Amino acid sequence: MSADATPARIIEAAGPIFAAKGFEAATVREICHEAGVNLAAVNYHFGSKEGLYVATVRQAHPNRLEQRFVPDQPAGATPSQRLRGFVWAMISRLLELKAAEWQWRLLFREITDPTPICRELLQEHFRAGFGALLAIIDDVVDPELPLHRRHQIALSIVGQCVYYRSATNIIPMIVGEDELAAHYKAEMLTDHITGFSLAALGLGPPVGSAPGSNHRETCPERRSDP
Amino acid sequence: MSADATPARIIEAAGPIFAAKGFEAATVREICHEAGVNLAAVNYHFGSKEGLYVATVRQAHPNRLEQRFVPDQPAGATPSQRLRGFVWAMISRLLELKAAEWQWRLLFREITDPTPICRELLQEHFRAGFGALLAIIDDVVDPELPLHRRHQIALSIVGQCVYYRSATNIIPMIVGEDELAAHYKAEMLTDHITGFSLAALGLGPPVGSAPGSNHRETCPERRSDP
DNA sequence: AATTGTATCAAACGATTGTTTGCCTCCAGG
DNA sequence: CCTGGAGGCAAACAATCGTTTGATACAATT
Repeated sequence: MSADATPARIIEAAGPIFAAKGFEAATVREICHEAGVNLAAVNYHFGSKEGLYVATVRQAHPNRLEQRFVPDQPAGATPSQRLRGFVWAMISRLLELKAAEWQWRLLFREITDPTPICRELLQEHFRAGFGALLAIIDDVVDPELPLHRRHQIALSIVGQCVYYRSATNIIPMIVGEDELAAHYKAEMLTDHITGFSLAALGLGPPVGSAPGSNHRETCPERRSDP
Repeated sequence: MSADATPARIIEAAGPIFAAKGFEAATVREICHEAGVNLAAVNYHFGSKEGLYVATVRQAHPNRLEQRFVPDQPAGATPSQRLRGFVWAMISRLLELKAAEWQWRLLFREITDPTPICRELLQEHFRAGFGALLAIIDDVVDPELPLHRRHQIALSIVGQCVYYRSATNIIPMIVGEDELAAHYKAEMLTDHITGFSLAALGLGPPVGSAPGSNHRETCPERRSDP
């Protein structure tokens, strides 16, 4: 039986548990019970609990997460459409995190509460996703805009998306459960964030006007930074 | 000796430890050793470790955190100036979180990894800060804009600010240490986020054009230091 | 003076943790 | 048939955790 070999079964059981509880709170006993293996199997095959964690994260990384941030786009898509595609891929994945595969949750936990082991893995992954967003931005901003300004624009867009996940616990306290259920689905948030960001970039109408009313085009110039 | 009474000394010692390690990882032994009191003092005065945690959060809340989000503004401040003041208060406090008082770090930890106990405390606190931002937004958007749209605008602004804290670990991996040190100080980020948000609201020039090409100072808004 | 209640202390308790220990079975190579 | 190593097993180990205990000191009250 090499298909359900013990080390693979342990990793399969450890993934969701590590993802749900974190490294410290997860117990070897629960993992082994879930995997249906003996308690001593973890230390036999992986040396220690830490060794199991490294093996689990290492397997979670490349298999499923490589280009999830970069959805397939039609060839002739406009920058606005590509930006919306990026935001939607990010938002939908973040909001469905609870139901998502454990690989994603484990990676997300590594972001907010990092284990020193996995720096290179994360660096490679997030640089790829961030680069895809930068490529979109580069097409719509002044080519002479400094790199750090373009980075900040990208971070503003990513920040809006991520906030709906990292603040899952306080957003209902602020807007209420009813409004949350009615107006905070993935597609609506994508509309808002895309519209907000396109307006900031001068590619769309400003937010803040009620639907149906006409808005004047003001302030076409830029401001000089200090 | 009511000045250095044992319960007060325990809370003083427990605050930084809870803030640094969280409820689970913090140990009663370390707290008591730091406070210079006996191990049994926690359960004697607070009933349990949980009781101590509640008392600690309860004391952290009202004393120092009530209106930190709402800096004092001059009476005739424009909405742009008030928005910049709000962003600056939030950004500067988030970025200096490591050096900040333990009360702030403890509250921030409750946001990302909440303990079910403190819901009401947090709700009251964040509703106050969020209300201050909403009051600014209400002055510049169409009065008929639905409430949830105004909420989303406020969340977009808050999200940009918070992201620089919650992604502390991956931002240097993306932009590099040099750029981080050069262009991501509190004031520069305040400039960027304020400019980005004002542009999205139609109150300022769009971001994305290089500085120094052609200046046209027709927009009246200008920043003000807090 | 005797009593009561509060506060502190060292010590131990019970539970849970990651890890280690012998002993068992199995099976391919001699 | 014998043998030796790999893998699996129940059990125990050592450390740490929050909590409890019983004794003691001290102040206020009766």
